Amino acid sequence: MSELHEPLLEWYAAHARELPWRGPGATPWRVMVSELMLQQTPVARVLPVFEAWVERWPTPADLAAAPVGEAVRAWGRLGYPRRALRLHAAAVAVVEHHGGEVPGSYDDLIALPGVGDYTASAIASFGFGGRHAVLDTNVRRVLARAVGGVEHPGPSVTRAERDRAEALVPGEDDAPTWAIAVMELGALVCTAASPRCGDCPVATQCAWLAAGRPAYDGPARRGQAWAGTDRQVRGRLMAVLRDAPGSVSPDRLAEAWPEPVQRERALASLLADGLVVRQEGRYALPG
DNA sequence: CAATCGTGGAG
DNA sequence: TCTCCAAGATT
Repeated sequence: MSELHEPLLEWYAAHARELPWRGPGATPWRVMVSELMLQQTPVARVLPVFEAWVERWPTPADLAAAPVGEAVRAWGRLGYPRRALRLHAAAVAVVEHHGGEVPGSYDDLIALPGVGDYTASAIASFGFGGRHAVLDTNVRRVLARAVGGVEHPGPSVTRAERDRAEALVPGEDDAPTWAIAVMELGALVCTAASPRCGDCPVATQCAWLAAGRPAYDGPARRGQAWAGTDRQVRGRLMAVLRDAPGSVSPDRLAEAWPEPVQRERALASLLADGLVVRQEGRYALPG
């Protein structure tokens, strides 16, 4: 136990947000749904979609029995709609291979569609009380600063970084709370752009603060282009399909993105992903 | 390892 | 207005 644990656990006890995938009602299924939705997506935007989702599909079997297109529609504007396909596929896998119960082991979890290292660790930890290093962008940033003394972690997780994170995981009883506490600190205090070091419970232990908060000096962090990209076009097309009760004509899609070459390329990729199906010359969400 | 994949709020 | 970026995964 480093000097970080006690103040951080204490801070979390006092400042944790009440979220519907935390607390006593946090079933593994709710944790799993929340984690998929939270990938690269802010909490505030997830909340309403999550509530509607678990209300409609209270168990993996409920979702698995629904048409995958309904999952895509219910995903709404959360972004990265392939996650809806993967969550649906994961529910099917849970029913087929795990008797309808979300598995609790890291190995079983990471084998599910849409579940990578972070999500498997998070579900095993928050849903089952397991002891895992949970390395999300928040945890990486907090440890980069507090322990590493730099403003931002590198572009990908290094071996040393993982070792450092694992060395900090406390005993079984505190491991899940430690993980969520570090994440929460990164989300609320040790934020990327303008950290509130004055409110930080581990400010006196922070190597980055002690060094005078030196500016990031690593490889350039690539921004995400957006305007005019295929992603934007895919988003436009998906919005049309989500909002339509049934299938739509090619003309409707053309209105969403008049330029034909890029539109067709985006549409082809959506078909390849299984986010869209073709029906008699028209297009729709999958059945 | 690097590219790809949405969305919209915040600064 | 425009850049940044938010509980990543997959190829």
